[in-house]
Amino acid sequence: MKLATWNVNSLNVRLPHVLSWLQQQQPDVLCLQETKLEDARFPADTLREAGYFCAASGQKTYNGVAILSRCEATGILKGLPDFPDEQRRVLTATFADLRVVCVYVPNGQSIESEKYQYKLAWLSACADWLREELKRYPKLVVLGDMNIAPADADVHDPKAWEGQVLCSDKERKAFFDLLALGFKDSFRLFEQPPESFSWWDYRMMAFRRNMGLRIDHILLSDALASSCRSCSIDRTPRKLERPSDHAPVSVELG
DNA sequence: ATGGCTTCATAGTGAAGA
Repeated sequence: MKLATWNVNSLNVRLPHVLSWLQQQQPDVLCLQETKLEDARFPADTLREAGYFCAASGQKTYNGVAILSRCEATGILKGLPDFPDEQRRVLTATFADLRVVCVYVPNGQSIESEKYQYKLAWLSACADWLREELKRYPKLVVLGDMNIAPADADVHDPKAWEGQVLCSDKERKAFFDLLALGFKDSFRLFEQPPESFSWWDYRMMAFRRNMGLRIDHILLSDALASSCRSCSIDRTPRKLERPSDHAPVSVELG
């Protein structure tokens, strides 16, 4: 079974890339972030023709998450139950005994910003909910754009990024607090190429110079981690015309 | 160099991303 996550930075713009990637990679589940589409405008028919069911929770202009899947989802849940939020950042669905949580963690903007406080509060609420969800669903996977580079190895220039948003101690602690609930960072279960990143700024030719961060993650509950055979970042869509600034990340289970 | 691109909502620029 193959599960993947991709921040597409507008599904309107990126739909051709998504369709082509689905055809090439044939994932069983693909979680999307930053769809930037209201649900009424979600291209469900096109994706259904491509062989995928869709669950979506979106809004105009910002945020928006979706889960595409070969099998139809059950138990669809939008948002964090105890954290009322206009921003569409979480979508959860069940496939047999597998519970899938698609997240778009707030960016935070800068550590001085109110948005940084919102990010930390959001992460805390998310952890509280995941603690309970893990009791109900031992086979739990959390995939998405987490907007945190967990360690210096996930940063092209750790000195320049030290203490900055995406790399600050509080964000990294929040990430490891999630793992401490009983998850593994699937990417680090395996030997990986050095300088592996999942996001590169559009500016400064950052992709060509591999000036990136690894901020898109697949967290597997311990019950799933033991069956994980691989985790990889696919850089190829980042080379296309009008790419997303993020690359898809995939795991193979079972 | 506090910018550099890209997207979206707009109809000029501005916000936001990371």
